[in-house]
Amino acid sequence: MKLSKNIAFSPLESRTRSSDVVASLRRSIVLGILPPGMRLTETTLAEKLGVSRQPLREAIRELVYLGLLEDTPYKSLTVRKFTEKDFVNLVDFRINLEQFSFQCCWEKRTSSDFDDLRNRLQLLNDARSTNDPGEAIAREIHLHSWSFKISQNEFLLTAWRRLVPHLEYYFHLRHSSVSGIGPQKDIHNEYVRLACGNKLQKMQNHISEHVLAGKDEVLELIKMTAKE
Amino acid sequence: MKLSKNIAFSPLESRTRSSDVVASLRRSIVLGILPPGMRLTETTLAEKLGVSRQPLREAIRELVYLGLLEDTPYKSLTVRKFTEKDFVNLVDFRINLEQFSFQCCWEKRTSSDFDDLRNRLQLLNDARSTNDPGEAIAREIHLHSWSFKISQNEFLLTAWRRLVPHLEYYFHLRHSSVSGIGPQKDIHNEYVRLACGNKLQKMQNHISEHVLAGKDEVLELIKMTAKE
DNA sequence: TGCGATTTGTCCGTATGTATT
DNA sequence: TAATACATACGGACAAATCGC
Repeated sequence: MKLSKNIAFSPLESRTRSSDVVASLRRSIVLGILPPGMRLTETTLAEKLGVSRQPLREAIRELVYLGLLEDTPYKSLTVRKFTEKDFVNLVDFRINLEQFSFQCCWEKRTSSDFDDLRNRLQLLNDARSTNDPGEAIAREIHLHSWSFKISQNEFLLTAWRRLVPHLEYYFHLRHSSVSGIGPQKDIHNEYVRLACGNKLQKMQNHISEHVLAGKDEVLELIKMTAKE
Repeated sequence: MKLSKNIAFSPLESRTRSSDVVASLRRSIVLGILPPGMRLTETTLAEKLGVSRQPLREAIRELVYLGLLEDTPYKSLTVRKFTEKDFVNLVDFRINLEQFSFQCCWEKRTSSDFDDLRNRLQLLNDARSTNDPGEAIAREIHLHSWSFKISQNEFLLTAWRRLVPHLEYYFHLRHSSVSGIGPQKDIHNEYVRLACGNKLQKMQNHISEHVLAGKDEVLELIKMTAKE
């Protein structure tokens, strides 16, 4: 059930060991299977993954770039620790990026883009109804990636991609909580409605509210997990 | 005269072959020594640089993430081509980032931060008077990195770092042109003055003007070089 | 302070996989 | 289709740096 691959990323990416390792480790970190702060040693990691050190080291580079691993030469390689401050920084920056993204894409939107967006919403709702949290999260991010795609600004898109694994991390955190309220269906309906509308300012305001809505909930979770 | 290292980057970074290769190739690309679109083959490149393939491949990965190299697995590795559109995207996004950066750092600024900023301006002016274009460019970027440092937002800082080599590229392009007007001393004086002031809105407006001032000039250069 | 033990960084030879001719 | 060039990957080896005693 690896549909997320086809949705969130370009399917024409040719596979290498290195990219497989990236996908595997990335998933493990985002899901919390590899706990934050855990030290990793190359040799044992290579053994467990069944790859040699060369592609593994390249994968590590990529994960360091994504901010999922921390690496200090000759010393240590650890799973990135996420603090409360990191989360606040993430939320703040994410709002800024997404608002800017809509500013960039606003005049470029076409009717086929609107169809695309509504389809992404449909995919999200489908995943929600099948009770597959991982898939729902992937599709929620896919929905939010829409404006970045339309903006056609490579620098903006790259910055967004850098945020995605961290968003996934916090989305999973939110979902694994007992409360598990999460964003309501209606919220994304409103998001799409405004994104297809003609009031840029309203869209941008909605983004602030939309993102900040989930902020406090996750913030509580982080404080709790930090105490343990 | 490699002062730029000490200024623009953290000096406590332990050196590896890989990081040396990154620095070397990055410099070559930014200065245009390796022309855009040029195809590179690993083996010959490793030979020329005097390193084995392993650290070279890691360096390549990093340069790909920086957007200086383009790599399609099993096919080709080429020096990134910069189009007119890329430049416009860069300028737009850079304005957004720097404005947001000041918004983030505004309340965090201390008097020692102001001293730091004024020092960066002094360093820039020193380099200007000694007619060392490379050094002046490094210090100009260092000046503009100030707000990102103060903001203490890792995601924002990472996004900025991703832009830096591209800014360097265009700054060098601008400097190598016949006109070579470049930004005047006064402009950065005004920049620093407003950055140390208490009118955030004015600062943000200034950033737009400041950045856009150099836009058209470089845009002309790109059109010219594209025709050749 | 110095000395092993461990891990990382690097190199080399070779084999396999992929794209292009 | 085969041949070629090159990227990718493996395994073994050693040097360099770090850490703990």
